Amino acid sequence: MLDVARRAGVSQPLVSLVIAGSPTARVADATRERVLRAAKELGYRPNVVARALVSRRSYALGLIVPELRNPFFTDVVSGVERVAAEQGYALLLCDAMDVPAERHVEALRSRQIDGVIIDAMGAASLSPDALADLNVVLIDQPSDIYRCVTSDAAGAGRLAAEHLLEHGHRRIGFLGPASTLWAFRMRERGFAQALKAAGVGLRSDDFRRAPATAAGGLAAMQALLAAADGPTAVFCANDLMALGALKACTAAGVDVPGAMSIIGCDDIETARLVTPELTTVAVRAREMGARAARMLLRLVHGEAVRAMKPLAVRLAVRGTTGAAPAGV
Amino acid sequence: MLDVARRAGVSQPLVSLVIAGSPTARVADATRERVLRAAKELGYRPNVVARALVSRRSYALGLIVPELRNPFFTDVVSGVERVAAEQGYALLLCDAMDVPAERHVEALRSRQIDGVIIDAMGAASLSPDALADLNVVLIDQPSDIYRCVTSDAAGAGRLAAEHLLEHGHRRIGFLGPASTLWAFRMRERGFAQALKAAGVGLRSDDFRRAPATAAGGLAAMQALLAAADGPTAVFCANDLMALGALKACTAAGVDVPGAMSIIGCDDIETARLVTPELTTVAVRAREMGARAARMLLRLVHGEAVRAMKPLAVRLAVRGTTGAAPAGV
DNA sequence: TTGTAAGCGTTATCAT
DNA sequence: ATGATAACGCTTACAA
Repeated sequence: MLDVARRAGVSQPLVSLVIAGSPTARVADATRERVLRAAKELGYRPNVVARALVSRRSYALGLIVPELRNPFFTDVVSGVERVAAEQGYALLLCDAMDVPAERHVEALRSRQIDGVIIDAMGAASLSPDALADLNVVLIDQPSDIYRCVTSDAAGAGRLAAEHLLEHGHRRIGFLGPASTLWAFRMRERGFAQALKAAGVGLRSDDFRRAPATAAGGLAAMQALLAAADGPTAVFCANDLMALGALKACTAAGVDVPGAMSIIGCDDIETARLVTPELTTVAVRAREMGARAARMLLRLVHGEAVRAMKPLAVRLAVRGTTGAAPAGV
Repeated sequence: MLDVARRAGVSQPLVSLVIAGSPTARVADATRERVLRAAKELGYRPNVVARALVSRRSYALGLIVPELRNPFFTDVVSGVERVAAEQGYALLLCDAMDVPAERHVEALRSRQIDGVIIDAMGAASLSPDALADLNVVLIDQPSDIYRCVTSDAAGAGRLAAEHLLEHGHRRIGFLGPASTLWAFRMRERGFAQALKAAGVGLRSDDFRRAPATAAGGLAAMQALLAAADGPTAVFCANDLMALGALKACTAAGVDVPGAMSIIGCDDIETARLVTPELTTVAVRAREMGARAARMLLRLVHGEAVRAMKPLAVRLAVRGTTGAAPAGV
C-alpha cells in the first residue's frame, strides 16, 4: 500500500481510503483515479489478514456440519459456499465427523470468525456458552437464542401422509431415527397428525426406529417385511433410509410400488438414480444453505434480520409410490 | 497477551514465547507454568489473525473443486478437511461451479493462504501464472510444475477391461466424456490397451462420448441400445455415467447383467444403493484428499516431499456385471 | 480533501 | 532467561 501511495504521490492511509472504497470516503476524483491506476500498475492486492486484524473482522464464515458426505449437508454447504464466495467471504468448512464441533468452534473463534452456521446436531453437542457472543445461524433447528433457517418439516410429513392416503393406503408405516432433532421430530409429527386427522391409525409395529442412514432403512424395512401382516406403505424420515428400504424390498422380491409404497424426504440426487425413482418430499437444502448464509451476513453487517418462515417443501411424485394393493 | 503477561508478572513477548511453545524457546520452567496458568485463568485464546499477519502465514489451506456436489469431490473435500482440522489448519472451501477458479485463487491469495489444493479441471482453467509462488497440490493431474496426488487411472481402466474379459465379453463398449483431463484419458487408455492386449477390438460404434454425468450416461446408453447389434458390456468413465447407463437399461427392459454388463469407476456411495449394486473400480477419493492435504502441509512446512506413486485402485465386483450372454 | 499518528495482537531481533 | 523495541499491512480518528 505504501508503494502504491508513493507511486500515486499520496499518503498511505489515503490509498486505504480509496481501496476500501467506503461510501463516506470523500476523495477527489483525480486522486482516486491516480491511486487506482498506481494500484493496478503495481498489481496491488489488499491483504485481508491485515484488514482483519485492525477491523476485528475476518471476512470469513464458519460452517459446521455433522457429516459432509451426507448428501443433504453437501447441498447445504454448496448453498452457503455460493453466497459466501459471491459476497467476498471465505468459507471455513468444518466437519464434526472426526473432530468435535466444540473444537471447531474454538478454532473458528481464534480466527476471529465473523459468524457461524451450524446444524442442529452440532449445536446440540455444544456446551451452553460455546457460541456466546458469536453471530450464529442454525440449520433446521428453531431456537430462542439464535437465528435459524428451517424447512417446513411438519408439512413434509403431512404431504407424505396425504400422498399415501390418496393412494388408498390405510396400513401405513414409519421408519425414522430415535432422534431428538427438531426436523426429524417434526417430520414424524406432521406425518402422524395427518394420519390421525384422516382417521388412520399408526400401529406401533409399523413404527420402526433406526439410524437415519441407508443401512438403517434397510434393516428397518427387513424387520417390517418379516412381520406377517405389515403395512402397504411407509414414510421414511429421510431419503437415505428410503433408499435402504427400497433396497430391502427389491432384495426380498417385494414389488415397489405394487406391494409396498415408499416415500422419502429430502430429495437427494440419488433419489432419481434408483429404479424405480424414489418418491419423496423435496427439501431445498441448497437454498437453506444460501438463506442461512444471507441471514448470517446480515447479522454480521448489523442489518435487521427478520425471522423467516420455514422453507416450503414440495412433493416429488415418482416411482416408488402407487395405489394400495387391492384386498388389503 | 498483555493481560496474561501482567498477571504472570512477565513481559508480553515472553508470553508469546511460551504460548507458541517453540522447541528453541528457553524459558524457565517456573515462568512457563506461571504464564500458562495465567493464560488459563484468563481464558486466553491466541489470535490466529495477528499471528498470521506477522508470520506471513495464514494457517489455512484452500481447496478448489469443480463441483462440490459431485460425490467424488465431496469425498476429496472430506479427506482434506479431516487432515487440515487435525493439524490445526482451517480449510477454505471454494466451489468453481458458480465462481471461476481464478477468482477463488485471487481471494485465497489475499488471505495469505499457506497452500492450495486444486483439481485438474480447475487447474486447467487458470491462466499460466495464477498459481505462481503458491504451494500447490493437484488432484489427479500429474504436472511438471506442481506436486500432485493421483490414482492409478490407467490401472482402473485395465481392471475394468480384464473383469469384463474374464466374464467372456468380446463386444465391449465404452462410455466417457470428451475430456482432456488426465484421469479420464488414462482410464480410457488403460481400458483400451487391455482390450487390445487381449486381442479384442473396440468398435467405434461402441465408443460413446457424453458428459461424465448420470444424464450423459443415460443418453449414451440409450444410443447404444438403439443400435441393432450392440456390445454386451460397457465400461463407464465414472460411476455417475454408469448409474445413468444402468437406468437406461432398466427403463428399456434390458436385463443387467443378463443382457448387458456395466462397470463404473470411482465407487461413490450411490453405487451400493442401486439394484443391482454397481460393479465398479473403487478409487479412494477421500484418501486422495487426505494425501493431498498431508503433502501440502509438508510443502508448507518446508519438509521434503517425495512424489507419491499413484493410489492403488480396487475392483469392487457387485451386481451389474456377469457372464456374456451365450451365442453372441 | 489529504496527511499524521496511533494501534490491531502477534512474532522476532536484539540487548540486558 | 527475560525484557524492550520494532515490525506485519492495514483502518481510523483527528489534524491540517
